[in-house]
Amino acid sequence: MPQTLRSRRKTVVSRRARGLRTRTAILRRAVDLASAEGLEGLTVGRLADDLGMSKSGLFAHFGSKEELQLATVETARQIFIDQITRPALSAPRGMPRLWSIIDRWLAYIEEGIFKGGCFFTAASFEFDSRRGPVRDRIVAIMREWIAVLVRALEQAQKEGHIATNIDATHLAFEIQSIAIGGHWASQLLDDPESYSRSRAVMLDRLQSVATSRCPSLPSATISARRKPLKTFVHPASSNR
Amino acid sequence: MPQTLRSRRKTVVSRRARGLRTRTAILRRAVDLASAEGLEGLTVGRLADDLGMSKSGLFAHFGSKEELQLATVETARQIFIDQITRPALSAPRGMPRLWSIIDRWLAYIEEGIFKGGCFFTAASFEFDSRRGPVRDRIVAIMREWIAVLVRALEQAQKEGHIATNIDATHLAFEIQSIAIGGHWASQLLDDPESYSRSRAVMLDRLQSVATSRCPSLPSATISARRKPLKTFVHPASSNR
DNA sequence: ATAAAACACGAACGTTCGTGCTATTTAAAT
DNA sequence: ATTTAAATAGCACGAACGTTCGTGTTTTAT
Repeated sequence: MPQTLRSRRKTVVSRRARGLRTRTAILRRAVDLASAEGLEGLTVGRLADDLGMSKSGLFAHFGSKEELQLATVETARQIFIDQITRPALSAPRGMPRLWSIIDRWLAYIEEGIFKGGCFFTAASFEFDSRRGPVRDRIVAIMREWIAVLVRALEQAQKEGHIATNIDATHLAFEIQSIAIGGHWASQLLDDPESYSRSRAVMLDRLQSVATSRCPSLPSATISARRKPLKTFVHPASSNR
Repeated sequence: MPQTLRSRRKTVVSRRARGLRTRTAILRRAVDLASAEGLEGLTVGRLADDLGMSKSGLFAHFGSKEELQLATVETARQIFIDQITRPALSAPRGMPRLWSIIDRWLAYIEEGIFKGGCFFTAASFEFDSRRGPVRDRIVAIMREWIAVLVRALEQAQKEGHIATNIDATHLAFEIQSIAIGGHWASQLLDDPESYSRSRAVMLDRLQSVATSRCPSLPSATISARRKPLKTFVHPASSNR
């Protein structure tokens, strides 16, 4: 097999510090670019120019475009977990945690952690009619995400916050749909009310299934305007 | 005799028949291909091969790729109108017509008129972060579509089928979101229950806002696989 | 200090893309 | 049957893509 670069990279056990640093920088920028222009629109040359390095130099870090895409997806997943899933675990089980997940998620899209809206929504539709490892990975991550929603809903039912006659899978599907719809209205129609409407619709929906024992949810009107997540700042993105 | 039917036809069909016929054939195939592989993934060479003609021969019909894309979008819109919007007008105003629109739309995706699911859902996400005439046209068509939903909802409120305290825009947004979510679950996750769940969720949602004067909606469980519109019972006598 | 390993670069390759130019076929009008 | 314009094909182009390769430069280990 003439794939010298790829095989060499794979067998490498420990990466040196510098390479890892640039690799991280590349991927951070790659996620940002890919969320706006897609994983395919993200070209090696464009990304290299953007980072002020050569195509081949950048390319050597991954060995193939597919590997670059896979690494980008993995990076996006990690950011998603760091920003949303894990911090939400600090909220008490049941409706509070569920709302924490949803709220952080909406904030994450709203405040534009990535330029092009939700990375995985964009990636989902870009790869929904393709084949190969990249699609497979995206599918797995999305299944994982839906499972997170379903689990949070079922916990809320166990805690007695949500009526038990509600189908958790259906409701998770609704929540996911409304979020995607928010992305759609915001990115395509340039609707500024898009996300506050998503928030309002979700709140309304959750309130309609909440029991009397459920801790109170925030009011839909107040929560339209929120503070940004301070944590993640990408350096070279002031153009639009 | 000034303008007989025959002479008028002669002037109207001054463009030769053959060219128009191949153009139509090209566009029909283009819509199909684009729904699966995107408007950008649809390449001139691929399309030409698919139709057994030369790249340049096909290309001459449009003059540029952008014109081909615009014509493809227009063709898809016409199909959408012919299959969904116009036939739904034969249903009586209010909830019956609203459900007719939704039902035909679900059937249209479900039965696979286009290989890649809903053409406009795919196109929306493909062009949501681009610029130019193609994006503009897609945006306009989607606004048009949302307006159709809102109008149907407002008519249903005027007819007394839907409670008047419901925000029609919010509900239209919900409906659109659930449809997109159905596309997402079906195309990405290969979920076979996707569309029947979309149908069930929409029915559930509509039933929750329906008044007592609303004609009965079909049952959600039965309607997984169904004949269009037959299950809809509207009491012609009980109204007014 | 020096060899080895890791990292980055520039040039080039083979493809594929949209597109323009010119010749040839085709079918309607005379 | 001949003319004529539309319809299609053939061919070539420049740009952009992913990718490879040889070589130079930095960093680490000995």
